[in-house]
Amino acid sequence: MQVDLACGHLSPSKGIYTQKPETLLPQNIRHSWQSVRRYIHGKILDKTYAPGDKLPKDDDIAQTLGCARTTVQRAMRDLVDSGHVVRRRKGGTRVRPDPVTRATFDIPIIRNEVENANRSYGYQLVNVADAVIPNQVATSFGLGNAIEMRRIEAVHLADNRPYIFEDRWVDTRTVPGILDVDLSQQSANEWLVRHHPYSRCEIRFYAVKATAAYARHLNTAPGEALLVMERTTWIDTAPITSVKAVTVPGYQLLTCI
Amino acid sequence: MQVDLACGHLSPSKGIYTQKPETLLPQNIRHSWQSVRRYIHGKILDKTYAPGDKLPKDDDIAQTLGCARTTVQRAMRDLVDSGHVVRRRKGGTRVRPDPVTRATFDIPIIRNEVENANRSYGYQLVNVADAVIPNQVATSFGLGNAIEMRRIEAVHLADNRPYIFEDRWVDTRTVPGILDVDLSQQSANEWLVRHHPYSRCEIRFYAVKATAAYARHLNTAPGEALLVMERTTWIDTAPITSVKAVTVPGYQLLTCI
DNA sequence: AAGTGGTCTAGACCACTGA
DNA sequence: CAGTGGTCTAGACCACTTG
Repeated sequence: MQVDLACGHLSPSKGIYTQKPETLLPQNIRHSWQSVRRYIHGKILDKTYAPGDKLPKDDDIAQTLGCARTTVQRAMRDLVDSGHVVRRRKGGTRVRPDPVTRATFDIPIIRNEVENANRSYGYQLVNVADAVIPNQVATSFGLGNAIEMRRIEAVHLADNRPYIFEDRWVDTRTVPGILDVDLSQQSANEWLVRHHPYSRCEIRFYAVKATAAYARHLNTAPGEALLVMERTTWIDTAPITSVKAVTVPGYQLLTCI
Repeated sequence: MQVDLACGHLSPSKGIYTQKPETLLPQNIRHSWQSVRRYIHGKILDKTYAPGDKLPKDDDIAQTLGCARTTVQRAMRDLVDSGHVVRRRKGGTRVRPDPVTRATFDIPIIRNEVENANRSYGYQLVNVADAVIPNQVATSFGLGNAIEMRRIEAVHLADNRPYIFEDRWVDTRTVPGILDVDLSQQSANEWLVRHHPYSRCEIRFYAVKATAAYARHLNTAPGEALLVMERTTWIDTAPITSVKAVTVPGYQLLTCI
């Protein structure tokens, strides 16, 4: 038998413990980790446990509810992933002092994104050059001094119209192989993904006004507001690449479900 | 004893199975789920399993590696969370046909964000009114017809300067209590969080050119490029609120680690 | 040093879902 | 209906980290 634990605000209308009391004895119930999660989440929402408060240890919760500690663990892991609680060995479980809304985004491969929208995909190399990285890129990599890297500019097209302009810097010290790749035939991204998977990736979103160059590459007007997705990757601590994906006006990024 | 499984591209320099062969017999090894994850991830990266391919079933992998199925499950769950594989009962595990980069963002409570940056937080109500929702908001809610909701406009301040302009619509059918709240004393967000937790939340990011109104509220120039974070929430299928957080120029959103 | 969370195992049963 | 993933249990041991 499986029953739903109290679920706080999330389903106030649902009856809790509608079965006869006896059947509710911990020993007789088989709790799902989701119900345990809802139970604890409910207590956080109704401020039984306020931000910063310590929750009982897993063992106690398990005993109280009459389930295995593993099940409480599973629920807790989910609450950690959602950003609701923080756990530390010996330190116990606490409600996150600064609650956040945690959102997950899938950043697709542009080719797939375009083709999934039933549009034809195109790729056009704009420029390749070796140059000293600008300060902004050095900052993204966390490098103190500006060194030379290979810069690759390209445009991704959807139905033959500009869709995303890509301004990429590749660290040729980490990725010397890029020097031998014919980037007019193969996008730098596809080559990198196949040959140099990263171990760390940092992403940032922001808005910029279209410069003259952006406007030209994206076939839009200077001054338009453009969403930029900047991605910087490393293998261990060695920089691989930092790329700004400058999107066409109106581009939106949605949470995945 | 615990050894690290092959890890593909991710750590090509690390020796694999450096111990004597005997000690590597599955039966004698205690694999961590992380090592199993790396092992499988490696096989995905090196195209042993290409996008769309089916992986062996958990039982087989467990037997091959000599660990419990639970451990393989744990690794697989992580690969699902990372967007690398897709799993279905009876259907098995497959490499995601359209690989994505999955990123997680923490969207903090603005007050906390400001105070954590050691700046003083302020909040100022701009306007409250009842009006028919514009098409864009109806679309966000997925509503066919435009109905009347309560609109709340406010500015969040950091060090007494505008930081985020908030344009919010609240469905008074779902949340009638909002009508009795003194919003000059309490931000709509804080009241809603406390009294009406959502069961579904959709977030989208995009860039807009500062309108005259935005420029006025944010104390910036019209035409500036602004990052907008739009959040729409429901309880079950009933709309709660849709809010545009229009940020000050230069605002960036970073992945959490 | 002790307390708490993290993980692993072995086994059982359940719940989807594809053939 | 049968195959595969999802979850639960009970127990053991490990690994942090705080007092």
